Amino acid sequence: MVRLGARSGYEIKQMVDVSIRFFWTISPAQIYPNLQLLEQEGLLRGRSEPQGRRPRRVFEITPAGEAALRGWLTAPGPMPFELRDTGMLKLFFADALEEDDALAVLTEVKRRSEERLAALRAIEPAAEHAAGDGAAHPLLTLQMGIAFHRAIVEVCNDFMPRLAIGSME
Amino acid sequence: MVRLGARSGYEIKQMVDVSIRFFWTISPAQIYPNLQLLEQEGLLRGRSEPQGRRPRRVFEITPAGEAALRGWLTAPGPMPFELRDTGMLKLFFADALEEDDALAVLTEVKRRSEERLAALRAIEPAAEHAAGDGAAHPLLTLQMGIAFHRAIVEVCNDFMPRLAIGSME
DNA sequence: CCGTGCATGTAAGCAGTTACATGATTTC
DNA sequence: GAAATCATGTAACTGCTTACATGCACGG
Repeated sequence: MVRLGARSGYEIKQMVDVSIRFFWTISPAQIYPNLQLLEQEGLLRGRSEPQGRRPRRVFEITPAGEAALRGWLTAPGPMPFELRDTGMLKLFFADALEEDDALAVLTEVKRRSEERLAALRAIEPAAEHAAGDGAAHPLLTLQMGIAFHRAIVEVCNDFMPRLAIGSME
Repeated sequence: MVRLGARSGYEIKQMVDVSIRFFWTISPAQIYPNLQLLEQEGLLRGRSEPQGRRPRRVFEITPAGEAALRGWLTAPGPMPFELRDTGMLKLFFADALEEDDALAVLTEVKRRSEERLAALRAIEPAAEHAAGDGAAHPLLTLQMGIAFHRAIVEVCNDFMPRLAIGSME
C-alpha cells in the first residue's frame, strides 16, 4: 500500500477500505506495529512529518522493500483461501424452516450481495482510471468481487421460484 | 449437523468436510468442547456407545435444540461475511511484477479455482440426490460455490489476453 | 466551541488453529 | 504386523478484533 502511495498508517487503512477490503481486511491495531517492524527490517523508510502540532509518521518503500514484495509475489506455495459466511451457513440449514422463513433467509442473502455489488460498482470508475496508468490489477480483483456477488444473486434468483411455488401449494 | 445425521464428533467433522467446507471450516478442537456445552444446555442429548473397547459418544438433537436452531436461523441482524484470499491479494499487487510473472500469479489463481470447481462438482450428485428428499438447501449453497469459482475462472480468462499481448510487445 | 475527521497507538480478549497425546479397530 | 482409519480430547499459540486512550485541526 505504501508503494501505491499510502504514506501514513491512516492512509493505508483508508486505501484498504476502498480497494482490497472485499478479500482482505485489516485494523489499525495491525498496521502501526507492522509499520515499525517493516522499518526495522529496512523494507520501509519512515520519517516524522507532523501537521502542525499533530504527530504523523510517513513512509516510503525502499529498494529492499520492492524486492521483498516481488519475492513474496513470485514465491511458490499455497495461497490460502478462507471464506466464512454466516449467510451461506444459514442457507445450508434452512431446510429446518418453514418455506416462507427459508425464503426470508434467501432474500436477505440476496439483498446483502446486491448491496455489496452496488458498493463495488461505485469504485469501478476509479479502478478503470487507475488501469489506464499502469495499475491494471486492482481493476481485475474488483471485477472478481463484482462477478462473485453477481453469481450469488443469480443463484438466489434461480432458486426463489422453487420456494415461492412450494409455499403456494 | 447432528440434526442431519452426524452422530459423533468425528462424523460431524466428516460431514463438514463434504458440505459446508467451502464457506465454513471447523477443527476437532472446536467440535468436542462444543458438543459438551450443547449437551449441558439441553440442546443435544448424548450417550456413550463404544465400539468394542474404543470409546465413542453419540448425540441426537432435542426438541429444545431444534427450536434453538430455528431461532438462530430466523434471528434478524447482520450475517458476517469474511473472505481472506491470498491469491486475490497477490493479484492486486501484481502490477509490481514483470508481465510474465504477473501472468504466472493469474494462472495459479485460475488453476486453484478450477481445482475447487472440480471438487465441488464431484459432490453435486450427492447433493442433488439429497434435494430429492427434503434437503434442497445444501444443493443451493453448493451451487453458490460452483458459481463463485466459475465466475473467478471467467474473469481470469477475460484478463489473460491483455497480459499475454502485453508481454509480446 | 462543538462535531467530524485526522492520526497514532496500547491492552485485553477471543476465536480458532496446530500440535500433541492416546489408543482401538479395520484393512491390506 | 504395518498402515490407515476411527475416535476423543487438551495445551499452547497466533492472528486478529474491540475497546480504550489521547489529542490536534478544521469547518460551521
